[in-house]
Amino acid sequence: MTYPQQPTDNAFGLPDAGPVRDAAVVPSPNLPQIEGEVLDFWEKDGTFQASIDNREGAPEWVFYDGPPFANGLPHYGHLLTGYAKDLFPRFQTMRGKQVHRRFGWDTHGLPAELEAERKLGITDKSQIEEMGLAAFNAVARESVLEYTKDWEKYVTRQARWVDFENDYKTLDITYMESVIWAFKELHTKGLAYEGYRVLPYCWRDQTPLSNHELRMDDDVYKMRQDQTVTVTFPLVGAKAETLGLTAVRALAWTTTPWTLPTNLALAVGPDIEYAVVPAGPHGTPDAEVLREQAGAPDPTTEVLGAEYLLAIDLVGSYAKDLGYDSAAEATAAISRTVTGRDLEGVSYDRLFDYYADESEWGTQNAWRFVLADYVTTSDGTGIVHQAPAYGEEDQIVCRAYDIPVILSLDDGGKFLPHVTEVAGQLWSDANKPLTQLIKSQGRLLRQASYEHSYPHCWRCRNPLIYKAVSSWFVRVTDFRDRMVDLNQDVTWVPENVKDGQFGKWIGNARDWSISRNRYWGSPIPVWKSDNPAYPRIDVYGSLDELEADFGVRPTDLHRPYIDALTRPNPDDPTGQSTMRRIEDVLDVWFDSGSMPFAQVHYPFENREWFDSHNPADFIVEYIGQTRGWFYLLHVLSTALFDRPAFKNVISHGIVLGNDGQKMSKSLRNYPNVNEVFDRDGSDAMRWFLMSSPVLRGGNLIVTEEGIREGTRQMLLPLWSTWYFFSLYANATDYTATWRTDSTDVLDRYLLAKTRDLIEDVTGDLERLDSTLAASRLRDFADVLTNWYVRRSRDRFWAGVAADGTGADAFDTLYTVLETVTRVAAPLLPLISERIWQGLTGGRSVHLTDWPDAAVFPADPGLVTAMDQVRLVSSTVLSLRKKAGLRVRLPLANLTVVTTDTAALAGFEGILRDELNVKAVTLVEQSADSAESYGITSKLTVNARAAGPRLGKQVQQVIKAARTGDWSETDGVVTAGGIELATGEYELELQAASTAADAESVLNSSALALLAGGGFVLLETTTTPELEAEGLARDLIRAVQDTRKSAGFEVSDRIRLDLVFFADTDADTFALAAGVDVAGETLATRFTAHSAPADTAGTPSEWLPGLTGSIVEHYVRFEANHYANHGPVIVAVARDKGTINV
RNA sequence: GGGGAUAUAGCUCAGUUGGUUAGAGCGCUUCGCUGAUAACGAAGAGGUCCCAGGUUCAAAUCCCGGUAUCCCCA
Repeated sequence: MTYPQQPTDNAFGLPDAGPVRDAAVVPSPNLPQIEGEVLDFWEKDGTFQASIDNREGAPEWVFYDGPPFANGLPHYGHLLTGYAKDLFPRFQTMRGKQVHRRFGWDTHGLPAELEAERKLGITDKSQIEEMGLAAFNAVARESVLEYTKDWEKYVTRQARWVDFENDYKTLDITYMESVIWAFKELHTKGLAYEGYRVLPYCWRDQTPLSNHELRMDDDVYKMRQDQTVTVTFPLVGAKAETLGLTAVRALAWTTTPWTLPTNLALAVGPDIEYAVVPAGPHGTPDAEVLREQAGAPDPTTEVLGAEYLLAIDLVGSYAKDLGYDSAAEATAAISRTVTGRDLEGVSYDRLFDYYADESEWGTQNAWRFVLADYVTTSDGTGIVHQAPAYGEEDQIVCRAYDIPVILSLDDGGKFLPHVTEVAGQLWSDANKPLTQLIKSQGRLLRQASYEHSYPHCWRCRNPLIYKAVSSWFVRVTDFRDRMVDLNQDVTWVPENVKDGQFGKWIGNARDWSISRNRYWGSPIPVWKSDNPAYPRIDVYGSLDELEADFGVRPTDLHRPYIDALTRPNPDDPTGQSTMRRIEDVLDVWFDSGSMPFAQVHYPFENREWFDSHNPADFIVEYIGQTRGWFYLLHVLSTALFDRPAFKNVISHGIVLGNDGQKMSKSLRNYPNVNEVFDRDGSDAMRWFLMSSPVLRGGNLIVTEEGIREGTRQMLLPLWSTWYFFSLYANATDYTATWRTDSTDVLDRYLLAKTRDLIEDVTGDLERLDSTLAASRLRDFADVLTNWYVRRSRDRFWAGVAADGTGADAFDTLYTVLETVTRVAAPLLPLISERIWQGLTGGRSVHLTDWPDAAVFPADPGLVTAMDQVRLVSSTVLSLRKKAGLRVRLPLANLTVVTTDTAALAGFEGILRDELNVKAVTLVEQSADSAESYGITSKLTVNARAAGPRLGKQVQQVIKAARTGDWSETDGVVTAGGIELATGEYELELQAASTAADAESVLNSSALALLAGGGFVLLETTTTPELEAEGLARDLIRAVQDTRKSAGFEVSDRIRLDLVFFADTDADTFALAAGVDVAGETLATRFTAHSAPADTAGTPSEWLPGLTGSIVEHYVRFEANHYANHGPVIVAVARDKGTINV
């Protein structure tokens, strides 16, 4: 036995490969079991490490691992990314690059804290503070590493090569030191600042909530009824004067009257049109109050004098309040309009004077109109009241106009003393008195109630407010344009993400709020004086700096240890104040974005390494990371190093359950990962995921059927070919040679196809397109098994003679299989490893170089011709079907009429054999050859060419062409009365449309057109001799089936007896003397009998008597099972004497 | 509430600068072939190209409006 080959040398110091590689190749492999054996081999052999050591000194291909968060088990999304993280590095390694792969663990953040809370059975931040941060963080630390072993198991099982030993964790002190270095660097560059951020806030629990917490429960959002007010703001100042809008009252609507004391601006949409409307005949509520106050000397003037400003679209809905009977009247009364853009900067009369002192409050830019794109006219007045402390949009818009954030509430949601009228009142209780106050000042136009969905605290069920909290920011807006520039140097897969999802996102980037009021994370390294009278801020970027100032070198940068570092404020001569760290920790994305340098403790160590390993050549994550990891990598890399963090990136789509919905544990709408591994194997799953469009950004529905599909269309055909090769190579005891110079047409065809495959797949994988690479492999496997192997069976059956005759087929198939397993190695690392090892006896396919296409012959002519042969074959098979002529029935002649018969000249033999015809005639197609066979022409209008010239008439021409209303005279085609120019039409052949037509012309032949031009004629008349041969072939089939059902080996020699029950069958069979039934079926003795007159009893009783020897197995084929008219019995027995010689 | 994406056969998806008869794989039905195969080949059935409007000689494709689903941010 020559295959599978055993390891040929022990130069690698290989451990004993064990019995696994000794075993014969089996026809039906247990793929998961083989995978397990290969994984064991890799582990013992140290193949992964060898694949890296092998490339020492070679150019590197830098890969960054996006760190997963490991306090849960991996799911399909992780597996998908993991396969991509393995596939391309494997490919590049074979291409000659060195690819290091460090595993990373993301360990900080809210999920870890929530898990710790769950473990501790607590739900509240106050409980954490009670138990102490040290204890709490210890639980969090434990929870994030709880599943690392499971992760390693899964990652190993999926055949992902990655270095777990030399991993990195974001909780390592080295990692965290790099992180605080990055923060300090940003601060030094003026890119980190302290500001406000508006967050959902629970005034009872006195804590901001994360967005995540707003989705904690379904009943977080509840319907709630609130008072809404529409307030007037009279315009004042020079700009109002210029626009002629002095004293016009702008209307603003709000659902939160309690925020009106902190109104600091009014926002209008730049492109919204605003109308000035005078008060109507019925008067207005605000004017009423003013009139009463003034003692109403002349009511008419007051009423008619007032004018109001609001979006023109909303005038109608305020008609009543403005003193009109109807919307139409109010609209008709519009005196003039102005666009939002013109209003920018116009001042107005503020409602309250609490913050009038500019020097104290910084309100010199307040109480003006500002522009905001988010303003709509779908409700309200189109003029939006701005309280920057209590609305996120408000805060962002006002910051752009340098309007300060001013808080009017304390941490408990109660009004501060300076808001005198409602001081000490809870925000919600202040709505009423404030509304009364506004009304009494003549500034209230409308009051209404409003029902809306409103968020509530998931813990205490009280309504939340949005409130500005102090936060640190990265000034992303400062270097946003640079980020856009640098993104141009990045290659995105799929392409459109670059300027689409990602490009737009960074183009509109806002400043990044990086502080979190939490516990388990990297600390913000900012120390502040605790006495505002002696302000001082220190920022630290290293352990050395901390040690220098605080006298101790921290061994853990986590809270609470880092918070324990305090020192007297050097700027305080009294010595009373203390420098204390601000309590916040960094957004966990700051950790993730720091990964390129923090994983190597840059800049404290590995400075040179980092400079040569950044940006990365390749990263991959799911598309959502355009706002996550991809984004923060890009932000930090741009800000810190002014270069992108990665050169090539795949942003793949998401995986969905079998119902098209998100994968859900409770719905069980996706296959169990371990079951798939155990039943189908990792390569099948890898193939399914990597061949799907998901890496091009599409979504993917994961189904068991889909995974098995890959097994069927790629893994099994590949294995079967390997089995086929080993079977026959062993049978003829031949060890194949790697060579590409066979002259046999099928060999050359396959070799040329292999060359194309290598070229194509190389390009695909270089472009990170595994979808296309997989489809090329799939197509190749089809050619390999369903054409090459099938057509070459006889050559393999013949074996290799002592003089080397017959070696071409074996050498070629060996060479191609060896090459294809290398091409498939990144996509099917386990199974291709086993096949390659069995073929070569080598150590590992993953230690080989990527195949070189140039070694294989290029022969486009041959490939085209063979593809034409395959086309002729399938066309003729369909003709046979139509004519009811089974393939085993030989036919006399096939005529192929094409324009290039020379190209097909070498393939008559293949066509004769494949199509079971006695002769193949090649006829060069001429001008009238079609006509002579009754083939007509069909006119097809090329609308693209004719359309522009003919315009409307082209439709008429198309119609005429379809109905046959056209003619050709002297080469000029006229359709529907219109002459067509060359190129505006095509004439194609068309078979006679009815069977009657066909018969009258063709008599005894069937005709079919070939897709690319030309046609074939199959002679359909049979002769008794042909019928006889057909029957003989049927009987060979019957014998083979009998052998199979008897359980004989392929090579067993047999004694064969046929028993005919019908004389006609016996007579017909006798006519087919030329068919070697015995030879085809390996029968050493063969006799045909007529059934005895007495066939009572079972055949097993009378058969031995008839055949004169033991019958091991027989099968009775009923009449018409094949072309037999009466029953036929096939009786077989192994001829042991012969086989043992 | 905002931003983005998707919608084509029972399922998963292609569909080029618009070109008139919209394809593939899987699944289904029928027939054929097969001593490597858990396969393969041929044929057939299967379509409101999400809906509605517009541009055009011509729309699955371009434009506008809706609907549904998904993603991200609130």
